[in-house]
Amino acid sequence: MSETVFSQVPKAYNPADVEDKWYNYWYEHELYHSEIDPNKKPYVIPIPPPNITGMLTMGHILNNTIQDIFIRFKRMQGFNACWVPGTDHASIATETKVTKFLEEQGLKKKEIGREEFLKHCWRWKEQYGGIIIQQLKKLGVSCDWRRERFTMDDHYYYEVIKAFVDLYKEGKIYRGYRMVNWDPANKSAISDEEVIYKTVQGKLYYFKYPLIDSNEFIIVATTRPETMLGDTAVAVNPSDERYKHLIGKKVKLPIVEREIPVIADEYVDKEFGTGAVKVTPAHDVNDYEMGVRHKLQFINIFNDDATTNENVPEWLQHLDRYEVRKKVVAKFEELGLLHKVEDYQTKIGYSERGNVPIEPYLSEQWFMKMDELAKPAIEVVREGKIKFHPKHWEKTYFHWMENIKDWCISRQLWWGHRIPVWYHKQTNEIYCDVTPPVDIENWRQDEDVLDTWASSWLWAHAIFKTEEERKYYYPTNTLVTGPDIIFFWVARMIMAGMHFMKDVPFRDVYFTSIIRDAQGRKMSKSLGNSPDPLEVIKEYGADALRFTVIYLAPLGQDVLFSTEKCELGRNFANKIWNAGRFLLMNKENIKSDISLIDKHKDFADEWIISRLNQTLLQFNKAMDEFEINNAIKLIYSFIWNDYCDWYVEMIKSRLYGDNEEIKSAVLTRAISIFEDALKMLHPFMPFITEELWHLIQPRKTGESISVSDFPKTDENLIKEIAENEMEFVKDIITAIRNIRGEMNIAPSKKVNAYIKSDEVKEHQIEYIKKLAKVDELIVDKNITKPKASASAVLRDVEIFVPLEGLIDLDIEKQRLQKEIQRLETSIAGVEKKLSNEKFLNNAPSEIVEKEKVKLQDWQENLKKLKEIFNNLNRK
RNA sequence: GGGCGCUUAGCUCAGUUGGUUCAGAGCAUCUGCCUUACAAGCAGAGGGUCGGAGGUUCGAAUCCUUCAGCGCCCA
Repeated sequence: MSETVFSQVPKAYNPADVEDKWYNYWYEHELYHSEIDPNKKPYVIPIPPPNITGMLTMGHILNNTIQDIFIRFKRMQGFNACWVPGTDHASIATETKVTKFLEEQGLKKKEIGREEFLKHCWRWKEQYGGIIIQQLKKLGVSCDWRRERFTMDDHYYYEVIKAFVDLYKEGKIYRGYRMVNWDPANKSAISDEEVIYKTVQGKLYYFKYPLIDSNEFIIVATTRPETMLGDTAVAVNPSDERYKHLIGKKVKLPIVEREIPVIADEYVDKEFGTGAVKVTPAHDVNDYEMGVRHKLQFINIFNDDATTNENVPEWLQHLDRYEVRKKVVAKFEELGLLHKVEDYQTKIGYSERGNVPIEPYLSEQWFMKMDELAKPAIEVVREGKIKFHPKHWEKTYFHWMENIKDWCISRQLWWGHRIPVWYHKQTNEIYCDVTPPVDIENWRQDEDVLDTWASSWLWAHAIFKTEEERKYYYPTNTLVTGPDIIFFWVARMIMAGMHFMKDVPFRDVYFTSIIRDAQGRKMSKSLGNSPDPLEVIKEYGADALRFTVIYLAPLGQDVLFSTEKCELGRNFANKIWNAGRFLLMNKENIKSDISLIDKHKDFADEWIISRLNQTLLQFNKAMDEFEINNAIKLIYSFIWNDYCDWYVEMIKSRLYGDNEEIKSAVLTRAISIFEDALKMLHPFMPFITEELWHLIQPRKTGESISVSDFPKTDENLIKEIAENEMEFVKDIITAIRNIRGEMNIAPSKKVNAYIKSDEVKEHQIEYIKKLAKVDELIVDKNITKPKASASAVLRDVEIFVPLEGLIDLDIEKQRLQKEIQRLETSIAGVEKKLSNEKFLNNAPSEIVEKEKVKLQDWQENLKKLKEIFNNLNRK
């Protein structure tokens, strides 16, 4: 590509001009495709596959930005980086969407049948399923697009079925008639993890149940009156004196007129309600257990849509559960058996997808035995073979894993992996295999599909199709995901990895923050507080968005985001842009010559090189420890504070001087450091860094900063002497600037300055003059304070700025007074320390020594300041 | 009920093993500037006794105990 002309580079950075251009460039050159390469170490990230029904959210932005940062960084470090993208078929979500979609066209799922329905699902998937992937590309993600996977691709489908068959044959999958969480909206079972408990203001109903052969009643309290229709016992605590005499007696269940026993069970809480509870074994998990213990009758009173069935009195049949509730309560009142009703706060389980209260429901389902699978998965985290970031999530993980329950994996849906089980039509014999039985006409296949997580738990290895690939790429390296799916996905993936691959699925898990709005509320559609990331990208640029979310997202902390905060990223982008423009501008007149790079170095150069290497050192450390928020702050501060604020300003005098070789050396070095900074920043802001990298030097077609070598850290170039010298000069400049500011000296007006010191060296003077806007600078150890001048004291250096006619004595007094006071309190603190014998005896001697030196320095400073102050008074 | 996390400047948050002005950054505020890379900018300034109490220590934002408030997860 040809040399860029400075005048053609816009004054402000415009991301719209460059982002799509570079994305296409990367895509066309397939820069991020990975193949097995025995000479390179792989670094692999399996993307958490977004749901095909999904649209890009801020959560995706954060999550995928982090993955892109890791993968780009490792790629530049020379790893064979492989980020596998893909999508998830999302059984319930997709089926709901497609069903609705069809209904709008007057088509009913049941009527068109399974096969036809699945065709519609696929069609829908082809049309809309890739949207989120396209949206991700706007973010700049460097995925290996040739490896895009889908959880229902033929190959992946087979893996899921195979896993089922294997586990079935090992006896780890079984079928059982159990109580499950039933989602009446989707008419499907769901797993425990898909139930969300919400606190609701409800009522506690007290019912009188009459005892048989007695005038007595036993009063039971319940939050779900309608389930009394399925009651098969009343239970009390065996130690409850109030009810001891009733145990073993029978009550006649009102409305239903069924005779049911009064039983004693430890489970009953004496404090709850009256201490007596109704027992509905078919519709409550705890009652179910009691039912098993006491061999009670299980009476199911609901259909799969939570309407009543024929097991209730006729006048209450085929009604919605809440309708029945009203009628039951009314009837009790009519019968004089409603003791009382209280307000009661209770927690109700809702279906995550259907958003309706779940119904505990007895049905035939497939379960996976988890305890055996969990054991090795617990071990690998405990042994540190898998590390969580932040670490504290391990506790949550262990707690869940150690109390793990069997997993209900069947779903009464069509879209998904159909359970590979066939029942013999005559004998009911069960056949389970990856291929259907040969005499298929004699068998019928199980109607259900698998829980989506029972497919995505294989993701880390099933994304690789061949043994060779698995050998090379597995275990993957880093998983980046939200802590909300630690059980759903992370834990299960670890179990799957250990079971099927006999090795961990990944080495590190990075749990992202949760993005909230500026008020700290969760982002939600109903609140409308969730910005559309594509709009944000349009307005600020992908780089600015990426920068901003990372800058705002410390590990483990929620992010309070609002669109305007992207100004932070935009401003930074613009700052870098203009630093680049500055270099380009000078390149027009100055030859850059790489052979001169080590010539003509002064302390400013030593300093920036030292800062660069120090930053690289700390940056690498932060990245290794997954502290990307820290890493980005290091770059930000290096580029803005060190490079732009000081270094660029300092090289101007040499750049605008007349020694061509010096000019050339200085510019070459400035460019080289800038390029290293761009590389360091590239994983975070890929577009602008690519653009500038191409602007600053001509590059060949196909070259990209994203596949260039990451700068090597040279610790020998970290020089304390240079950094100290620079700090000294900066302090002098700042002191003079402070005087100028406080005395209201216009920036355009130059002043003179006197520095009483023999430490200021010749080569520092030019910088001080230039950056503090000093006309004449006199440095002399034996100087006396010129009259009508403002003063500053730092270390053993005194600075005077003569301001004849400009000085406001009152302001100057205030300035000095403030400084004197500050010093006096500091000195008092140190004196107190040093007069404490215990401190002198117990503290390490170097600490004591430091305090002593400190005290001496400060006292000297104070003395000087006071002299100046007193002289001011005399005048 | 059990567990986890948080509380530092007006706001959002850094602060690694206790020890150099360690009390910091960004935003916001105030003052002065269109200084030939950048007003999406530059220079300067103000602002917090680190949630409360107690303890350990020569020394605590940092370690311990306890209380309060907020948030999340599990039952």
